[in-house]
Amino acid sequence: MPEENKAGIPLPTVRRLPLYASILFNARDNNQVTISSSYIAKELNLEPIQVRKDLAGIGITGQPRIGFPVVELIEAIEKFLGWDNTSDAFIVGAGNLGAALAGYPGFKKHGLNVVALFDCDYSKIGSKIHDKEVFDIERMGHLTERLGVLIGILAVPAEVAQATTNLMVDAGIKAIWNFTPTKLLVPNGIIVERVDLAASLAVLSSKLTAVIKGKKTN
Amino acid sequence: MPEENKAGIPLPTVRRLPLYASILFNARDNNQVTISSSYIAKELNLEPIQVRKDLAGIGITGQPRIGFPVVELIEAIEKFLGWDNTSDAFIVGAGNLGAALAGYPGFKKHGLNVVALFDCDYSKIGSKIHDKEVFDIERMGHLTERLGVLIGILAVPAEVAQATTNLMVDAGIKAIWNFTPTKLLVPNGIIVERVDLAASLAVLSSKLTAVIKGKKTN
DNA sequence: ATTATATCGATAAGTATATATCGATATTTT
DNA sequence: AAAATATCGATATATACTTATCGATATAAT
Repeated sequence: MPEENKAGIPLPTVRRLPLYASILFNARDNNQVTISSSYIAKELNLEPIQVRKDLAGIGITGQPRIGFPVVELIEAIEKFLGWDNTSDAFIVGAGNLGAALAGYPGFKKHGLNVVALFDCDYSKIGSKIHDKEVFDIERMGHLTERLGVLIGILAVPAEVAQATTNLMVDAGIKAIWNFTPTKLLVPNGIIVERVDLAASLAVLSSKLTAVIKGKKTN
Repeated sequence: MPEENKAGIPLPTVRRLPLYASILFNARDNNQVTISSSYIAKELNLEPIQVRKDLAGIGITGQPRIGFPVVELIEAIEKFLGWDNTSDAFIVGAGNLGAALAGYPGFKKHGLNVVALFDCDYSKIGSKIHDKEVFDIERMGHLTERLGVLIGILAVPAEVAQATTNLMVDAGIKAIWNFTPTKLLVPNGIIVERVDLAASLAVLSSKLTAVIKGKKTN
């Protein structure tokens, strides 16, 4: 079963879109009207042809010798990734990681608005972290429904990851951004995307070992 | 140029190894001596054949009708990923994220030992975060050399990511685990592995949009 | 006006990764 | 003892993703 997504666009392409966006924001700030695939590619160490294919994927065409229209591209990417209309999200788990995520300024630009945190620790409940209130996790169902929140950011200790997930699903959360190292079991229709630090570290380690042992890496 | 690594093992395989490890740890705790590819596959929503191929990649063979030797597999994965002999690492940036990472208990199991943090904020320098001292970033070169640290975990604000990277490279850091959204420019031979939250969020968003619009997802 | 150049899109080819098939083998069941 | 079953490895096929080729086109240079 091949992984699907919005419009049959390959996931590697989806993952590159935010990179393109950041180059494009710069270009726009510089009042550049058009931008070439080769320029974008150079900035990101990619091949121009890949950039062109990716951009074709989201439906924007360029002009020979001219390039792609910067503003149009930005709008298309923002629309594709849902950055145009912000989604509200809860952070579940108000520990170190939850707090760090609550204070991360980049989410807003990416269409994500953290409205509150949840925890089960009474010493945290009622306090504010980065101006966001920490609620009792018992109230998640109530608030999810009332605020129409679909996205939950899971930042609890691994031991309680699955149990917390169950609570989130019961509460009505539809998409879970999982920052724990746990492989979560969820009912059909619930989306889980994991930030897999262990995998990332594994790649770093294996590259480092390769270099130490004298092999090439890129 | 195809991305290389230690032994010509595909990167997707490397990324799956930590998942296999966690299943295997469970099996060992349960005194299981052998484990089948089909069991591992089921736990991780993979195909048995993929598990077998991956395991063949790190050089462990199984037995028909029996499966793979649990302990041997664990040792092979730990060795491949360098989890057997711990590497020291610095965290650069003692803000929210740096602090969260300093307190993350999982790194030790993955062969990573955070020995100290660095920052340029005098209100933080000299203090301790999760029992680890915060040093003036000026001293990074000195300490990197003295302690033989190769890995730096970059957790500074995006604006200073490149400048900080330059300092790290000058200090002698060989591998950078980049938690910022910045594409870093580094000299040849320096390894960078990025934890790309924007890409991960992009995948989540695009899947969510797909579901909302009524398409299937897995 | 003609030629050169940068760039595009469409199609084709290549590479990397995942999956399927199938004979072989160790255990369990009959 | 024979048959059934679960599993493996090797080889082959299929899918997904990336990169190359090339004719077309808009601008700039001669």
